[in-house]
Amino acid sequence: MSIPAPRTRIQEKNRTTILEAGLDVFSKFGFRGSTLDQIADAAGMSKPNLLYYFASKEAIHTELLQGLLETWLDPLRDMQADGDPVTEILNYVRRKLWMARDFPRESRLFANEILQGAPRIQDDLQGDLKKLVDAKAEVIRGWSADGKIAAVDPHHLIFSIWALTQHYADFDVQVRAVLGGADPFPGAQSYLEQLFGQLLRV
Amino acid sequence: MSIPAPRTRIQEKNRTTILEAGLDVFSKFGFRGSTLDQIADAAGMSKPNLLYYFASKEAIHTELLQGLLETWLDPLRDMQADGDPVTEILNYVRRKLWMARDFPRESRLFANEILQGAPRIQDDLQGDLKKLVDAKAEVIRGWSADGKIAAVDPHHLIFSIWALTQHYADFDVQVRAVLGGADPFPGAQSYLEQLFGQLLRV
DNA sequence: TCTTGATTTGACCAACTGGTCAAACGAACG
DNA sequence: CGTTCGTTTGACCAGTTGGTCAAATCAAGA
Repeated sequence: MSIPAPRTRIQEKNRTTILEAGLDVFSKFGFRGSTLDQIADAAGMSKPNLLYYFASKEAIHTELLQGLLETWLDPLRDMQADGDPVTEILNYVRRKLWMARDFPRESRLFANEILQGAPRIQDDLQGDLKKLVDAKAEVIRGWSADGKIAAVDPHHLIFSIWALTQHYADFDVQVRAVLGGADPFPGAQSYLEQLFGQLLRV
Repeated sequence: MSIPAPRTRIQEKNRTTILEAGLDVFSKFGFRGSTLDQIADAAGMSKPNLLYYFASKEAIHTELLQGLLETWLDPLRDMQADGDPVTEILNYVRRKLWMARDFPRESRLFANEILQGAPRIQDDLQGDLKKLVDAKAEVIRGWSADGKIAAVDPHHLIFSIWALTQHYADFDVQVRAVLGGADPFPGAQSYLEQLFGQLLRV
């Protein structure tokens, strides 16, 4: 509706290149810490050329965040009420952990935005996100009521899954510093399966 | 050793005022997102006056981080090998959660620094922090070996405590958006006690 | 009161940053 | 070959920002 899809193939390609470069830079330095020159450099083109494809620095950032919000919640959306409860929840944990491992820049971009008070996505949080979480919390509450998992606060369960998985992306340098550089993800996965397995069992 | 304590009482007071203002601004906007003018405003003094007490913007930031690092880990230091294991760990969780509730700015300042790759405190992470965590991990491993708590990966246990407690400070806007503005901390505390209680019981 | 040293600030500067613009370039098509 | 239209960029600009400096103010002791 608002964005008439870019026409030519070269436009498509350059917009993608810019968004990729923007993700790289924004996730590393935050919005205010990033400069158009940095992004232009990373994208291998001149600053005015950036602004030929995007109206402003903010436009790049906004498009990244919106695109991210859309896909970031897919694993939660896929949690099915009619699946096996423990399996559904543990699968959600696993998929979120893999996203932290495979898309740490996206996680950090998001973390940066929330840390600064979510100035650009607060509406999405209070709207779509809240609706989705409330719906899934109801599903979890149902599982508890049916005695299929332990009685837990569904909202805090979801928060804890977010916190524990994103931590490995957002605090990567700290985790690796403490572990002496070792890959934290294998250990994280079995720890999280143990943690949530114990929590949920009736 | 390195810092000859400020002499006069007025210096003491002004440095404190500036650090307080710096914490306020840095925790909200990050290092690059904050300006000396903002900090001077918040401190109620002129910009050159700031720089009479601190050599640079970076000096304020560094002093905040160093002071923070010192006290931030006190709850972990206080975990005693000869206490009751579950009590010791649950007390650590509680104290960390209270810190997230009572000192969210400090938590966000730290999160900002780590997110950007910890450019100013990487040495501390790989040095003192790693040493402390390794020592406490050994204590926890001992508890597990003695059958006093379940067998868990001690490092990931500590990471999970950090992640779950700091999440309520760092992602405050998101948590409150999803909860519709309600205070998350009471619910968080009982959820976390349940979570770690289940995990640790033998 | 006068002197001295600490404190405070208005004015200023150089570097940086987001963004503009006119001109140049390139490819497809007649 | 020449026109046209999409693409690219060097040069530039105004606002911001970290930091400087000399001058002004203040407080306390002689």
